Amino acid sequence: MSTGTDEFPTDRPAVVTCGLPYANGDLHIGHLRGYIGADAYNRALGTLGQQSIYVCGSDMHGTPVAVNAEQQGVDPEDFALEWHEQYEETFPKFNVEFDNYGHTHDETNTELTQDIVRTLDEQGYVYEKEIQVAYDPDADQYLPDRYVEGTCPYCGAKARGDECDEGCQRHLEPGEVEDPKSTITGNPAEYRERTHKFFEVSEFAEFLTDFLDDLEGTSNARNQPRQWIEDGLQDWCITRDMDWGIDYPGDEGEDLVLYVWVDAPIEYISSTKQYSERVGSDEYDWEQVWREEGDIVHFIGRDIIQHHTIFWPAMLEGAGYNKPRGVAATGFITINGKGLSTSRNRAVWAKEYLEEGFHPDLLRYYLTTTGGLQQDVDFSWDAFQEKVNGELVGTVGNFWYRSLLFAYRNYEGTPKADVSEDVENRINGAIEDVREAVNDYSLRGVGAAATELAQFGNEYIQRNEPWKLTDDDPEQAAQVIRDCVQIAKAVAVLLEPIAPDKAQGLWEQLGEEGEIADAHLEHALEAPPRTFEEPGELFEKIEDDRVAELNEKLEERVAAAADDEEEEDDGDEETENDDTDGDEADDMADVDDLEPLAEDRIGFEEFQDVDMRVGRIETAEGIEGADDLARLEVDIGFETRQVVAGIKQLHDLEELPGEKCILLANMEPAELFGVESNGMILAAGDEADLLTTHGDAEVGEKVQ
RNA sequence: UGCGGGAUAGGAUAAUGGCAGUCCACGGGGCUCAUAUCCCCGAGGCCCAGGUUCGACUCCUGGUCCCGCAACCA
Repeated sequence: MSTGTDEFPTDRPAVVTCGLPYANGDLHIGHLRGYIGADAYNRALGTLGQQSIYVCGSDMHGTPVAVNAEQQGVDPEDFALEWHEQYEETFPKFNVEFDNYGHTHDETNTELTQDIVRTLDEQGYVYEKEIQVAYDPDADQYLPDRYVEGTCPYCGAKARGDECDEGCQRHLEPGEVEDPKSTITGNPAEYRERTHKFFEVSEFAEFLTDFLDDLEGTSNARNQPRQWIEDGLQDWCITRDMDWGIDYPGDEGEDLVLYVWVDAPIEYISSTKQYSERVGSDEYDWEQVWREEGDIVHFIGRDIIQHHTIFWPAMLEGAGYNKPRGVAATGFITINGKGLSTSRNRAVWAKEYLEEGFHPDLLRYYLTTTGGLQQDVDFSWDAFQEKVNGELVGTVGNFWYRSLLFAYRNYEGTPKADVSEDVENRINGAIEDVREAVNDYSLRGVGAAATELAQFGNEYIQRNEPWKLTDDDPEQAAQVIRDCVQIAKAVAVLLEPIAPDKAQGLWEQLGEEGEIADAHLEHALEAPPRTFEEPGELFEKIEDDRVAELNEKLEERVAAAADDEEEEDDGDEETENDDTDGDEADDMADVDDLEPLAEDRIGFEEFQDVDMRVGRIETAEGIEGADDLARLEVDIGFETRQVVAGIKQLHDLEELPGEKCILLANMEPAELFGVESNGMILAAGDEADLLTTHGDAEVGEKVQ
């Protein structure tokens, strides 16, 4: 067993990973938090003397990539590779240094994935099941999961393909739902028999319970899965009817590819293997880490806890691999208190941050030391400025600069003296703090150890006032400055995981050889070189007007995007927390704020495709549990349609029955909160002003 | 609504039943080698209601609100 309970550093090799970036869009600071956090953690392990590497790779498969590639008319592989390359270029710019960065579609991962699946199969953990898969003859494709809806066979309620979410809450196996309809075309779907593969997760309940008892990391990752186990684990369908993905090993699988969540985590192993093959297994042996004994630590977003604490360890156990020692699930990033929204462009993009000319270490410091790992962290340029100016410029930078400058001016470097015992003890205390923080998975603790030591340095130099001693008591002055130079060096060593480039800067100012990244915590107590050059200022203040400018830019952009959106229907799986609750109060209805007129003209025939009818609202009632949704029944002459509209809070529902309205009748049906919506009520503006007719148009007449 | 996490000063964060502490920001004063650091003083807080207890931020019950996941502004 690899997951010892002994503390870091251990004598085993370690591997740190972060959640795979999904090759489907630009990176923003929400993503960066995870990559930077894991990078800092890996570096911190290194300073403890732990042998540790940091690996990752791009997640290339899955439906969203396939769909988006198709929309752009390109090959999914090319599509994903383009993003992959962009990520590879971006990470070093934030001092995120992977020892290996691969992708899930490369040969290593393809082979290893098939190998692991084959093993699971051989071990008897995979079984085949003939399932009825819904098939849309018009769209000529199979309809997995939520691409189908129908009636629950148990309770008769409306149900999605995978769950009776409205009625009895039962998990539905593919093929169970009755009267299936395609959510793509709205047409009745037919069932076709398909053989799919299932992984027996249910066999691992006991193992997983024990696994969780030993698991380290954040509390959310350790506790949340227990409930899922108690509720009963479902076997996991690990194949999909798609072309894009890794083929199921062997002949039988023909058209089936593995579900993206099977091959994605295996990239952790593949990437380790690639590193191992590059440096040689004498230096780092991937098989030792993953199969014999090693310390595996995953940094992930909290949205994918289930994959890393249930499916993943079950797969590893089943295939005879080592399990993770720690899973650190980070919270999300909000911006000015509101959720990130990529569709609303409420985000600070990685590229944008760099274009503003800020040093990456400033963001690293902000993201790792603001709030605990599992907490959601708010980003604002104001808070960014406060942290940079207060802690990095005021405390750390100022102490570094004043100490080294004083030393340079009076001693041309490090004064000849031994470090005093008090200072040595204080530095040792800080080293111990780092060790504890790493074992607590607290990056904030790592950062705090460094800044608190710098703060001690400021107090120390202030208390001893060497500037008053140079004439009266030169020996004592030299002693104090000797201590301060040592503290400065120690701060650099301690800060390196968080701010590697800035720490390297101080390292060089001290005239140290080599890379501070290779230094261990013990080096914090070793004497710096006797002489060094005049120091420079390593941190720069961020001025108020700069922050005002940044805030303005962000606000403008969010406002502009708020109007542009709606255009795109970005499928279902837009990951991250694309919360769109932005309906607050941007009520200035300037012409500038209006959505620009569409440039593309459509022909009459296309217009004819839109079937809008005059309708009369028969009933209107709020949908329980939904903030804004109302269920309406609308008479459109031929029939009465049930539609769901987001108007609950904007209209007095009791007054709606009897009102005429315009209904888009051939809207694709959808299910919202378990209620089928079969049409779309037209409304304008933020207040959902309902469109209607004012003359004698009859119910059921077509709008044209 | 189900599940999980949470609520401590303007913001962030400690305190496992014993005087609610720390950092930033704020007001006043002092020092000053330095990118205004450090020191002193001040103002300001336990979500609400019950209960257990000599004593509750802490334990129990109920409620409110926030954040995720499952399902949303068709």
